[in-house]
Amino acid sequence: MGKCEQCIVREFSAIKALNKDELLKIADCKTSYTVKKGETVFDEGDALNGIYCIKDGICKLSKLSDNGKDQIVKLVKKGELLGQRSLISEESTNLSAVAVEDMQVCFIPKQEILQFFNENNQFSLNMMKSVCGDLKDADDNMVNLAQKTVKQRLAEVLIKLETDFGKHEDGTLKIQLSREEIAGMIGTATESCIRLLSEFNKVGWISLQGKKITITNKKELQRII
Amino acid sequence: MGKCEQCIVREFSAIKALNKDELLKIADCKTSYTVKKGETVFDEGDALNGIYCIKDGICKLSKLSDNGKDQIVKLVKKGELLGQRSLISEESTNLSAVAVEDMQVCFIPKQEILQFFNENNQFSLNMMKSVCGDLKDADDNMVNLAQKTVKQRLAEVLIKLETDFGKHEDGTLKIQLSREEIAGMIGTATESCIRLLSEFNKVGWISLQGKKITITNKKELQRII
DNA sequence: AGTAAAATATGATATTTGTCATACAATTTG
DNA sequence: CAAATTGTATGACAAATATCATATTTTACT
Repeated sequence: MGKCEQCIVREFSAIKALNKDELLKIADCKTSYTVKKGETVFDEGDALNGIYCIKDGICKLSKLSDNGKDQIVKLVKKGELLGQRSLISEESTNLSAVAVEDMQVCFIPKQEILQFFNENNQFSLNMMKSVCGDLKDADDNMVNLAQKTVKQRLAEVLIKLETDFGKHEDGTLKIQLSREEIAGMIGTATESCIRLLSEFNKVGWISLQGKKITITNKKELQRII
Repeated sequence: MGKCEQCIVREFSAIKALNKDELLKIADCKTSYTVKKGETVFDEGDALNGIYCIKDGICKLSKLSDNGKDQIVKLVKKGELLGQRSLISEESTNLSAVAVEDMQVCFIPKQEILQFFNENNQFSLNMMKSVCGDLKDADDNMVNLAQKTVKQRLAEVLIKLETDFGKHEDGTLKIQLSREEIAGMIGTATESCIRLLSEFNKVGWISLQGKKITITNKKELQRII
């Protein structure tokens, strides 16, 4: 079993507030495993018995709408936690978590986390900050979805993907999403998303090679936002 | 100066976790005042030095979009707190708060709240739960904005206004919003909102008397959601 | 009360976006 | 490797929604 003390992502979440003893406690009760791309960590409506710490990989938090489309609420990456909201609210999850890339996750049982809430104020405060950050993002997203055009939202998402997940040496975005997933992020039909990507490609703002996307004119993308 | 111990809304927020002594401390440092309908509690970008407890009235949390329209993110009512996110994140506010009805609010300075975070775990936990509730609502809202039609969103908002704020004996909704504000909640143009309200009125799902709205066929409204 | 200003209402029209159909490319599977 | 499935692309069209124009009504103000 891996030692949490030496885990690289230890510093990236509320967990950074835990001391050596507390980390040892987690190491002792956690279960680590792998989630392959496309596999589900948890489903909308599942009752979770703990939270997940993402050691590696990326997953999407999404919600199935009545019209059968999956709206992506957030992309969660290495170092972040999954399932806090559900644990804190003592409710089933309202979102499902599906791997967008192969992931390594550690599951930490509920009772441990709750104990830290009681014993470690900084941990609680960190967790609060993280949820508050999510809330701010969600509010911003709401305004974008309500007030901006699909084109603007696509431009914004492309830039966000570059800043959040980086690009390879050849300039292509590191994160690879299907057209359907991109559509799910900006809240539009897959065809509309494809059409706009083609358009951006034609006017030279991005370049497309299969799933690989390169932003070639960030300024123009930013201008239309 | 009013005693927090005897305040009716004491039980409605994270504050319910505070004991007598803690309530006395708040009572001692808080400032109470009135905010008239249409007046601003705080503006987007303001740095807050504490949080507001709403003793009476309702306010809207909104964000101004680039296109000049105000998107309403949440309606906050009696008993709830304002400004927690900003305080916890140690950031300026990302939303402005404007009274939709005359309000009575109490301002509680930052340092008091931070002290409670350190000394009263239940208070922290309650606050976390409240923020998590907001996050869940925001996520749900995002999906609605992204995947539902304006008509569906209007029907949903009308029902939500009835359940959240109640109706008078004559059946009219207690909360009165302008058409522009309703449009701001569902994320559409004011004219579109007015048009759909007229339509709902014509088919007998609601009835309109000026600003007063009565839901006359809840079932049909629920059916189209 | 009378006037100005703001909010509500409605029509005409333009724009955006979704849907359906179909083609082609890429990937998976046996 | 071939067949089948899935993802991407594009056109044609329909539907939803925004915008602009203009009444009409309500509210605010001196």
